[in-house]
Amino acid sequence: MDTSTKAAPPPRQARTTYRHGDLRRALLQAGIELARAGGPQAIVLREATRRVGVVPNAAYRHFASHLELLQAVRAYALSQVAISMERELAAMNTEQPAADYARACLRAVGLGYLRYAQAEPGLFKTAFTVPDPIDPDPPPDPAKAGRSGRNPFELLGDALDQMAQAGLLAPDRRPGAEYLAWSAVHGLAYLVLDGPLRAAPPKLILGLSQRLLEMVECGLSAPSLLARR
Amino acid sequence: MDTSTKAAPPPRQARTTYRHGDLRRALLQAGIELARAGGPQAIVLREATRRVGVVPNAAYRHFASHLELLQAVRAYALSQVAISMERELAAMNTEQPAADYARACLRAVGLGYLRYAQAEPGLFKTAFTVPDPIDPDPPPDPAKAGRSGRNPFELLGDALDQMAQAGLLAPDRRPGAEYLAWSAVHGLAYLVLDGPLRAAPPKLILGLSQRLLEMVECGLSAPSLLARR
DNA sequence: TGTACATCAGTGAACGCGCGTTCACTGATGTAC
DNA sequence: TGTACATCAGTGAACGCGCGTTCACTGATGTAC
Repeated sequence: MDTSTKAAPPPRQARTTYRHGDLRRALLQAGIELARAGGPQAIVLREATRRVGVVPNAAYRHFASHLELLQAVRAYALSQVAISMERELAAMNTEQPAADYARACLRAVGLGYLRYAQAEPGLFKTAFTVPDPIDPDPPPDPAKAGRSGRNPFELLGDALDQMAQAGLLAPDRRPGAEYLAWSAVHGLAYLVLDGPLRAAPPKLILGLSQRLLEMVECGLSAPSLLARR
Repeated sequence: MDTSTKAAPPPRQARTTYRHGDLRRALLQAGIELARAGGPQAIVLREATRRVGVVPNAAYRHFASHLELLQAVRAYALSQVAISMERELAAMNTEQPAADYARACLRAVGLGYLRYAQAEPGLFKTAFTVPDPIDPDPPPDPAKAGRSGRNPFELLGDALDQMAQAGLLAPDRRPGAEYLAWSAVHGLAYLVLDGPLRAAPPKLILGLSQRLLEMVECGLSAPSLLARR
């Protein structure tokens, strides 16, 4: 058909048009697939161009550097975490006393986080792994928001606000409580993804998730119940 | 002086003897320094040999592969975590009621973990980062023990056993409780080392550590206090 | 409606880098006689 | 006490790898006249 067709030694995808048309989106999608399969380390610029069927340097029309591609994938992954949280929130029973509702919100948020970690380990790691501890401090976190327009951190904050309003969290304990709750769920995600629970059966993991969320809920609410001082 | 002296273009350390004498230990030490400064990624076999003043392949007399060196450094880092925990345990007041003592043990163990994470972030990450999620499953964890002969996980288990004996932890809640407590402290270590608390002042971090340990303690002890069901 | 032209998305080739690892070697050390 | 020899720790040179990134280019597209 086309006399200008050259046999491409690298397995580059065939393309009929000279221009790609939507290369940025395609590269981002390829980056997402790479991250999904292998975490942030697997986001390799050359591999993304290979999958899209384009020469490596073509990527530089759309991303200034490898880091910029990585951050774009990361923003996507973060938004997916938020969406997973929202999914749990949406499935909640809204017909219950305020206190129960607030506690259920906190658990839903945590469960959404943990479920996403299990469902998409590669993307989860990409969302929460900073590539170089030194370099990307200047562009810290766009922290993309999900469907509701809130990012994971904000969704957690909302749940804690409700806990405080329902009287389940002393007002002076509210500031910083995000980090306590976040620590717990993130730590369990680590144990499951890269730690000693890597090979644990999903049943066990779900049970531990429930107990962990219970611990957080009680531990935040009853700070001085047992501390007889 | 020595006519056989060649100008070495790489900045290899001078050495008077032909044999090194203690190369394995020296390479391990160099690997530890690399990890200390830059985490597991920084453990580069060639760089370790460079620092020791030896040709790259000389390392293969003492380590079968790069991975083996990494695992040796990892074992060292794990033992240091255990030692940090033991240091907190040793500093405890032993003259107190059993229940208070048990709770203090749990906090000491957690604090030792968090203190080490802050004091030696590179080694801490090396201890708890598995290089490749697939490959090193067969040789899981030698999990080196510290001064007392117990590794971090065992020290945590001991503390939880004391909690159970003191009646602060229902016996049916004891199994798996390690993972709940570990999740919390590991998550906070992540937030501090690689997460949004990277730039937080040490004062704030210490405060959050205290509150987190309190949350764990209460959350483990009072599982059903607030769950009115 | 047709033509000239500027734009800029994608091409082709190449770079320097440092890594882990392999091979055949050499020569200091320590042991057996 | 002196000598021959085996061992094996460290040498020297090289490998293939794939990466991110740069350069000067080319040719399809869409716009201005």
